[in-house]
Amino acid sequence: MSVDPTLLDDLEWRGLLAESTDRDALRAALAEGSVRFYVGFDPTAPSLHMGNLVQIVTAMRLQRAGHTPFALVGGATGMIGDPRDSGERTLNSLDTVQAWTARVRAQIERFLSFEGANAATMVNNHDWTADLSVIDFLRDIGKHFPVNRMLARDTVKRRLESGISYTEFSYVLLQSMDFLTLHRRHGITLQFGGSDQWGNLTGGVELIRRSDGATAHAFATPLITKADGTKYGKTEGGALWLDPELMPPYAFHQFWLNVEDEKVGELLRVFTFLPRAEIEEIEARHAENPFLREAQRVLADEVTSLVHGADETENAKAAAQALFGSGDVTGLSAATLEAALGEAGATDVDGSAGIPDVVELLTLTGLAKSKGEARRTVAEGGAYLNNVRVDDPELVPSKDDLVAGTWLVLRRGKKRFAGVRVR
RNA sequence: GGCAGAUUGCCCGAGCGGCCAAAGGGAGCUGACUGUAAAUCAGCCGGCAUUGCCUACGUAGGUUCGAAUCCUGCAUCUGCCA
Repeated sequence: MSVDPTLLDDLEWRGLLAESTDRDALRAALAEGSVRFYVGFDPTAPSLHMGNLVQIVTAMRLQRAGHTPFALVGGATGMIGDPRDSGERTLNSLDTVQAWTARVRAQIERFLSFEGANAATMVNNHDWTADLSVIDFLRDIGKHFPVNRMLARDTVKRRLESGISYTEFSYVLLQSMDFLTLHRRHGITLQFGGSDQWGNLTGGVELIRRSDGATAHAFATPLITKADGTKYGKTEGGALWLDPELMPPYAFHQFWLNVEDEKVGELLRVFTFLPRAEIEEIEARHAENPFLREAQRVLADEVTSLVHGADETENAKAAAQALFGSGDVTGLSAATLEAALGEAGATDVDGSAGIPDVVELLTLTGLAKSKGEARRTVAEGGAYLNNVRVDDPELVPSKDDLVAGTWLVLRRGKKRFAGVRVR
């Protein structure tokens, strides 16, 4: 299997190597032939999110360059939970973890190729931990982990104040054991993960060295944050989910379209497969005419296509065009509205007993969480019916307000739309 | 097992027995300005209802005309001791 010699340079240019073990050794290994690598995903939620997407896309890059991916789903580690700054996790039940494991696994499978000389393999660390005895674990694994070193790890250090259970403290041993196991079983010599995983990654590298005297590599991808350094994904739904049930493709597309100018270049490099020259051209044009938002458009289209497919991307774009396009929605056809509002979110209302008032409609569509909030929104001037501001919270739309005979287009604020289909 | 301290709204954090739906900050929402960008400025930010009512300050009780504020049991966390 021949490998792409430019891979590492490309990863570096894209800013994907936030940290790594011996860079030269890694470069040499990647040049030599198809490297078997692994990346793990813990089922801590019913879906993967933007943070995981960095790993997925990076795995795809490695595979496309000729290396051989092993995607690990943490059926075991998901039962434990890695330590994080926000504090001790609540343990999830076995049923929950198993259900999420299946979902996460299915999500990952869509992104990797399972054919050819460097076909991907799915593994689950539950397979080699379930029957492990505590004695073996402590003798074979635990013996290689000096507690003083474990205590020095950043996340642990920060947690020492607020408290950390032995369970989470031990997490690094499990992940390190995964690397060792995969190294022995499949000859895997490279693991990567998010930069918050750096301690876990090096833990495995070190375990392999201490235990088997072998060399393994690891690198960490950067944490993707907003321009001000805070986390992305504090929007309505919480995280930026990849599952269309948790975050519709339209909303997903909108997210990327609304990314800050300062970050769009970085995001293009991290999340798209566009070649360097093309990204640099887009960035140059964007710097020239930022208001055209070309970079955001390309980014949104590329990433949405990757995650949800070309059809969904077209739907999302068409919906946005209809709703944001001219500002006047009253001229739109029923078919267009059906499609656009279906993407943005549509609610059916029985109009036979009269159409509800604006406050009621805002609540029904979910644009406002409560009637109080809906009332407030109207008072603040943030409520719109068919893109016209509404001042009266008790306004009842008339039959004449129905666009194409059935639709009401509600909007809250600048960009949150919802449709009401009056039956 | 013992002793001491903590537990407040999405998060952090203040809170004298009445003036506490609870200071302040962050997050979030809306408006203005813009490019469905950022920054900035302003307002909002438990629920229901047209004065008012209900639910909330770990949990269960108690004292009191009245408790987030006092007392007791329980739970959890932190520290010290064994």
